[in-house]
Amino acid sequence: MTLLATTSAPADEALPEPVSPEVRTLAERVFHQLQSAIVRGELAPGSKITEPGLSKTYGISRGPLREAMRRLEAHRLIERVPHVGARVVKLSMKELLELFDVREALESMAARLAAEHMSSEEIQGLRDVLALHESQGDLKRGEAYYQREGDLDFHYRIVQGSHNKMLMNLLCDDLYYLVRLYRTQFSASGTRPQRAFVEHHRIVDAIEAGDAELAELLMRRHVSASRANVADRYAAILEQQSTTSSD
Amino acid sequence: MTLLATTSAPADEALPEPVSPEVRTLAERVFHQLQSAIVRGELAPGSKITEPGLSKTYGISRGPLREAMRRLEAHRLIERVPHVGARVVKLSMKELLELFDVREALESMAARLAAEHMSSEEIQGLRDVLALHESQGDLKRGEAYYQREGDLDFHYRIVQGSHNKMLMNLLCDDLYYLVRLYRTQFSASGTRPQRAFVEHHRIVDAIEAGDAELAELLMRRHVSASRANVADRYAAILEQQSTTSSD
DNA sequence: TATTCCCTAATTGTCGACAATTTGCCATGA
DNA sequence: TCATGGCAAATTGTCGACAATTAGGGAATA
Repeated sequence: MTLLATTSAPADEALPEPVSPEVRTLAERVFHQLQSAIVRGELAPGSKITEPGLSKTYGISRGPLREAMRRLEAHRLIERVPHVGARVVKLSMKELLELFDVREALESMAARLAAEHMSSEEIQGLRDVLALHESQGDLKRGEAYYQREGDLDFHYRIVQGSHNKMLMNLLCDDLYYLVRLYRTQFSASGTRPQRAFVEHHRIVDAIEAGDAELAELLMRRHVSASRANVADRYAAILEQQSTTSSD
Repeated sequence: MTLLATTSAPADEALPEPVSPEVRTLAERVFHQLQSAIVRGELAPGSKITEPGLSKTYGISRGPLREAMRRLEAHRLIERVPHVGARVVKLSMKELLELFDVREALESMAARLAAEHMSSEEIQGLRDVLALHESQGDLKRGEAYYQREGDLDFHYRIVQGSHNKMLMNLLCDDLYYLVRLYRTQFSASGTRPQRAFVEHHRIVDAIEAGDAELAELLMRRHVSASRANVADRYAAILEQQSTTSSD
């Protein structure tokens, strides 16, 4: 049937080997498998991962496995200590807020560049993404399961619209995986869906109008508000814990 | 007394061996050596590097060497293609300008955070750096040899003053090496030294006053001006080449 | 009983050899 | 002469084994 269809969108498959990019080598395949396992929470944050263990699990020798682990380390998904071992990264709230600061800086720049360089086709694709979200959002308000990935889809496309490969690498290859890891780690549920919708629309409006300054400002506010939301919810959780527990 | 002297050291040649960070493993040592060699231009940009070749050069087997190369790839200092090989990265002008956009986003954020979080000791250290530059600048105006590293010293300290580890990793561990690579690759000489001096001072003033907004704005302008300067000089070079060459 | 030292087991670091893939060259044919 | 096919050398990918380092437990001693 479909032969060369560009199936670049890795929608939520069941499990069977997403194999999105080139997997021409064992190390690459295991890297993607481990990356997915960590982001999905199948490998618990903070848990120690040992080379012989993974080597048996995935049926490969330690050579390519170490290579995959090096890549995971570079993407900040695991942390290694020489002669000691590696463990899955465990984002603290401090680090999560740091991540939001970096996102705010990079994504506002991305929105600015997107307003300058995005083609009409790319903008149309952006509108399609928003429309899709809206239809799903009508079905299940508040429930942000699809919304989550959709939210990243939106940000993804804007970063790509910046036409800046270095930005794309930093955000899409590194930071967004950390964002997804955080969402599973803290089981972040409903994150102000309707307000985010409105903000997304206004950002696209600014991009379509070619108003780089406004797009940058709105994206900065958007990420900043998301950060504040996370910080507030975390403070609430701490408050609740301190009142219920006898500690 | 069995002295457990590690005889693994392979006949220390008369190499200076900076040994700045922890070099507890062969792979780490070779990584730093290669990193330095690339940034200094000893390995020509675009030149192909082969595993057996480097393996012989550094007297280690291919195992740790591949690990070092993976790290170099993660830091964007080399580019690898599966089953084909690796070559030293060669920054095009387009990529260099992309790098400046990322720097503008991240460093302006760093300046903002530095204005909020920097301690008085750190600010004093910053002033000392500027004073050192000024004294050197008096000796050799225009000659930007010291100034170059000094310039990075300045930016380094501000990033560290942000107290944001993710920012520090991105800028200090990745981007600044690319900046240094660019400076050797394009043999970037005098880059508006006196004006940069003034801008540096004003940035420190804003940080010391705790004016985050101003510090961010000034840093943004500072990087942006640097970017424009590079773009102009490049355009001039292109112009000169097109008039002198018969191509 | 608490502490210290040593020793063993497990894990990581390193090495050399073999298999798979790519690339350039060379012979063959139109 | 040029294109094409296959062959050979080199390089990368993978594997298993050995060496070095760490962490934890147990025995001996104060």
